[in-house]
Amino acid sequence: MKSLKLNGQFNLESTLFCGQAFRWERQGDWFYGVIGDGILKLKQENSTIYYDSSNNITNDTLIRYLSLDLELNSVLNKIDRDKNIHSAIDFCRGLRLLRQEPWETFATYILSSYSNIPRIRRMVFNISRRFGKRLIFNGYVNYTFPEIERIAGAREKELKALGLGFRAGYLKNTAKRILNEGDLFLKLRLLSYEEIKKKLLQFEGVGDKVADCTMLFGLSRLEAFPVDVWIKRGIERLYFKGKPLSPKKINEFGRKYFGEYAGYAQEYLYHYLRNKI
DNA sequence: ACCCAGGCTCATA
DNA sequence: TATGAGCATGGG
Repeated sequence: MKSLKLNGQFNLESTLFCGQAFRWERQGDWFYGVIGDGILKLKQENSTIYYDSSNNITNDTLIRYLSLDLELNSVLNKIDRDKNIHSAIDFCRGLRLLRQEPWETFATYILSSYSNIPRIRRMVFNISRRFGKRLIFNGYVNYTFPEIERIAGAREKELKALGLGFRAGYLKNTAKRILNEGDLFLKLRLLSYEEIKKKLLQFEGVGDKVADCTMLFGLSRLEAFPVDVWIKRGIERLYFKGKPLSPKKINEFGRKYFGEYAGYAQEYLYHYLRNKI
């Protein structure tokens, strides 16, 4: 058992369950998840994080995954522009954006298309159980997220049978194309927001929303502002008196209005809209 | 039974 | 560039 003393604000529960990650589970006092090729369990008691893992995760790895190296206060101050976002910040203060593995993030959000969170969780679990590696830790069983090669080589029919529906082809074809690209995500890290987005949009099953989520949660591009149905309705209601706007307009508004940390505003609003209002 | 889901593709204007 | 139908399936 290891522990980590927190400096800045942090709220583990809202961080893990705000909808940015789909694999965390509560088991008693602990949260269990899969990071890379190991199971990680952790809990928060005031300003201490206790954790343990099947593959000896280090303090530095955990700090990086949870974005504990980020000056959250200054980020929140920059996006805290009005009473709406202020209420959202108050509701889940301490929520941090995770730094998730890019391929897993990309694949997961391709699956998220026109679905709901319980089902997304089930789809991710199903393909992990089928194409990942079995892990066990303290009696908790889960599976690594499948390698790109495994998804690329899967039969579309089988992916459908795992509950992916029309997303099966999107995921398989995207995996095949990534294999041809070679080190896609390594290359993307060097590019600008616009350049990354342009690249991601070329993959099947990837539109603005999936690309923005991949950039925000998988590539730490904090200026990304994903627009889903919740954010669309919420922004229309809170900022435009309910007037309907296209997702593109909502995205342009969000990025311009909230600035370089628009992604944090998006996630605080999303969590707030879903759980408070 | 019914509606909707962290959207996208494709056709049409 | 912008709008609308159709999509596989399951959760609530």
